[in-house]
Amino acid sequence: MQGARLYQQVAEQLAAAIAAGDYPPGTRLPAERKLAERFEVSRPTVREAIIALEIAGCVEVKGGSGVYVVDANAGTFKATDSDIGPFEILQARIMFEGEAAGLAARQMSDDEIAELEQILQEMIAENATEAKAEVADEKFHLHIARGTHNDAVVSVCEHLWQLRNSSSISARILEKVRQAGSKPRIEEHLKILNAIKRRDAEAARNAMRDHLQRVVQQLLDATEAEALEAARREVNAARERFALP
Amino acid sequence: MQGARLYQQVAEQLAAAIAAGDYPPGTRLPAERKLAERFEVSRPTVREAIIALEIAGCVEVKGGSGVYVVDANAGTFKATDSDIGPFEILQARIMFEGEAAGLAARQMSDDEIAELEQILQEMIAENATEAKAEVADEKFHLHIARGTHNDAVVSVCEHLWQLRNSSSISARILEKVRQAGSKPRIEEHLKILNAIKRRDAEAARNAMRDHLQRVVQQLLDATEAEALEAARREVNAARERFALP
DNA sequence: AGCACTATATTGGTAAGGCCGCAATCTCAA
DNA sequence: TTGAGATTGCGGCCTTACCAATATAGTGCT
Repeated sequence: MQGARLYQQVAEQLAAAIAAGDYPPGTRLPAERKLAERFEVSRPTVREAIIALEIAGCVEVKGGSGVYVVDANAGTFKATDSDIGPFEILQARIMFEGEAAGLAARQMSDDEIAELEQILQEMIAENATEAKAEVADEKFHLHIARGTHNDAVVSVCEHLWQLRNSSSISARILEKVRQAGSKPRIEEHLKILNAIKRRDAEAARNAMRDHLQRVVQQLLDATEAEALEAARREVNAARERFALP
Repeated sequence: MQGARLYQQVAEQLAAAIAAGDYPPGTRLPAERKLAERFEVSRPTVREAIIALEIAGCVEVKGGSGVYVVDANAGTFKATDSDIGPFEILQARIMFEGEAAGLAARQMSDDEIAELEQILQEMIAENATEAKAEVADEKFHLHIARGTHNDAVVSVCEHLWQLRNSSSISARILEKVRQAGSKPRIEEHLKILNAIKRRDAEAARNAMRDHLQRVVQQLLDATEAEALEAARREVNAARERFALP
């Protein structure tokens, strides 16, 4: 908290006050000037803090009227937005995308299923080229999410992929996996597609969970290999350093 | 774009310029005075725009040095984020929070379970007062999410509640429900708590799904009460579509 | 009672200036 | 020649003060 920017401190205190119930959702919180006086900062600083809370989805400002509380619990700043590990993200994906696949199996139209098949073809083509791309993989999974015909499900899945793509830890480990020459498993995706084609919700759910579970396993193997490699380098460095002349 | 706050317009243009490659990652972008001159706005406005980009994870400010580009693609504002209907959000919550409850039943510590019980007490107290508050309800559900000890799950659940609270459609319908005098069901939450206490993952999952399914039912009843004929058809369609498998 | 108008409160935006940290450069001595 | 320390300019940070736009409430007139 010390050394942080002033508007962040104000935003944090304000969010704490909101979460504590001082300003329940729907109510209007004090005017900028009052807040400035209360926190002993200038008005622009209060404005900045309010903008931060607005972006966090905690409050909503209505011009000329006031700033209103929207979500009492949305103020928790994830200042270091995402440093969520890949295993946590994958566990969440197993939980959620599994259910989404089950729902999509019942809701997708024939056209959408055809598009999904097309994306799978793209993935095969992508695998043929030695590129490291996996954009088709993301397209495949998000297309299934859209196949639920539920915007909230789509939003959540997009959120999960954003977590994955913006996580520095994930980026490092995923890079290792790519270097290991691993590619998206076509057969596993095909199983999912076929289950959806049969409109078999339970099979689609299980196929998705099984697929992601295997990705977890793949990541475990890769990290283990990485740990071994790091240990080997360390030993070699020590051996060189402490070698007898 | 028109009518939006000024700092948002500036942030959007700036993000577009960054995404276009004018300022590659790692480089320092012009001083805020220069930017103020270039966008023909005042310096505080530029500061606000930079704060917005900073929260979005697009840039990083280093005190006394300058503001540096971090992620070229993080500037996409989700300004049009929400207008997702409450039924869609609830369906997603059934799918995801059910799984989360099951995982939490296995992962929560005894202390966390005690805190959850405390929150339930808050909910009872809240119900006693004639207030329309339901902040304890949100606290209860998010505490279960945290009980999974998985930050990705927490992030997703927070995202869902944010969708709910920021959706104008939801706000309208939820207000109707509140006017109908309905309060969070204590018994249903108690069932969830007891299942978690017993470490019974399957029971916790089912209790959560059952609870949310009843909320759907409650919403259906509330909307049906004042629905026009056209709305009635839509509700019936929704009831069929959102039925439990 | 209903309606139009005004008064006030509140946010939106601007201008100018002092302060402090950082970093490059410049100077001076070894 | 080279290294270390002082200087200076740049840039962000925060403040005070001011004016504009707007929504809400109150008020008076019809």
